[in-house]
Amino acid sequence: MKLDEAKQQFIQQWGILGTQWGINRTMAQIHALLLVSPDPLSADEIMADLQISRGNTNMNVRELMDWGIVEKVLKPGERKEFFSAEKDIWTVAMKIIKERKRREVEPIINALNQLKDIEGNKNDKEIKAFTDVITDIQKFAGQASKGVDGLVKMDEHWFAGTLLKLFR
Amino acid sequence: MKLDEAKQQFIQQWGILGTQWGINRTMAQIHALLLVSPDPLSADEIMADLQISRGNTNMNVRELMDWGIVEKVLKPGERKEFFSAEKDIWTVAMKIIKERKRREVEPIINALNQLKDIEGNKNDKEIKAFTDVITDIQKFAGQASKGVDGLVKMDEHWFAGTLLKLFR
DNA sequence: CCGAACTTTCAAAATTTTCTGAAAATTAAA
DNA sequence: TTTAATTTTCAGAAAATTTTGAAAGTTCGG
Repeated sequence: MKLDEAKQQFIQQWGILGTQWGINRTMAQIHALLLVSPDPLSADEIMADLQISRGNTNMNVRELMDWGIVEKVLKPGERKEFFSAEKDIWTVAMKIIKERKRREVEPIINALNQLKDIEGNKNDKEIKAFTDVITDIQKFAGQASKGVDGLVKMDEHWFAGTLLKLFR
Repeated sequence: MKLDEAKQQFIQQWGILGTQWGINRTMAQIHALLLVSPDPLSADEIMADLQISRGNTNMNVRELMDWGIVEKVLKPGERKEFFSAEKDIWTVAMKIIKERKRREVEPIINALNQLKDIEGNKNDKEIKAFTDVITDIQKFAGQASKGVDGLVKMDEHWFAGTLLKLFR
C-alpha cells in the first residue's frame, strides 16, 4: 500500500473511532494527521490535507491544544504557526482520560450529591431504590477515579525514569 | 428534595453524560429510569415518564438489551412486556466496557494491521513516522485490552464470592 | 381460525451538531 | 504608522443524528 493511501485510511478510521466516543470527527482527524506527520504542520497544510475550512481547522486545533495533546510550534523566520501532536500514545491516552474525567465525569458526580437528600421515609421501596443507585454510582466513581489517578501516576513515574535514561 | 424531582434530574444528567460519550441520549435516559425503578417497567410507562414515542422507546430498549444491561421480564397473566435494568453498577460498567471494546475498538485495531505494510524505504522519515505510530497504537491497545480483560475477570471472580454470601 | 393487544419497522420530520466563509481582530514587518 | 499576513470569531448553511407515528407484523386467548 502507498503511504498516502494508508495515511488517509488511518485518518478516516481515527475519525470514526472519535465520533463513536463523542469526539468531533474533524478533531480526531486533525489529531490523526498530526500524529503521523514527522514535522509540524501549518493550518493551510491541515486544510489542504483534510479538505476542511480555515474556521473548522482553527477551532479544532485549539480544542486539541486545550486537551494538551497538540502544541503550537513557531519556526524562526516564519510568520505562520505550526502544530505538532504529542507522539507518545500512553501519554496521549492519559491526558485524554484525565481530561474527560475532569470535564465530564466529575461535574456529574458532584451533582449527584444534591440528589441524595430525599423527602420521605428512607425505607420506602421507591426512595431506597433511588438513593441506593446514587450511592453505588458515587462509590463506583470514587474507585474508578482512584484507578485513573493511579494510572496517571504510573505514567509520570515512568516518564521520570525515561528522562534518567537519557543521561546514562 | 422530592423523589420525583430528584429522579428527573438524575435521568437528565445521565442523558447528558451519555451524549458526551457517544451514547444516544434517550438510551441513557431509559437506562437511568430503569436503574432507579424498583420494579420492571412497561414500554407505556417508559413512554409516559420520558415523554417519548413508542418507536423510540422500542429501539432504545432493544439496544440496551443488546448491551446486556437491561432484560425483558414477563409477568404471569400479563400480555405486556416489562423491562428491568441490571442494578449492580460494577457489572454494568464491565459490560459496557467489554462491549464497547468489542464493537468499536477491536475492529479498528484489526484494520490497522493492513496499514503497516507500506511501499518504499522503511527508513524514510515519513514512512517511519507513520508505521511507528501505528505500531505504538497497536501495542497500547494490546496492553489496554489485557487490562480490561483483567477487570472483567475480577468482576466474574467477585460475583462467585457474592453468590456464596447468599448462603451464609 | 379471528381479532384484539401488543411490538416492530422505517420513511419522513424534527432536532442537534458540525462546518463554512467572510468579516473582524491581531500581529509584525516595513 | 501603514499595510499585508495571519488568526479568530460566529451567524447562517449543511450535514448528521435522532425521533415520530402510522402501518405492518406478531402473538395469543377464545
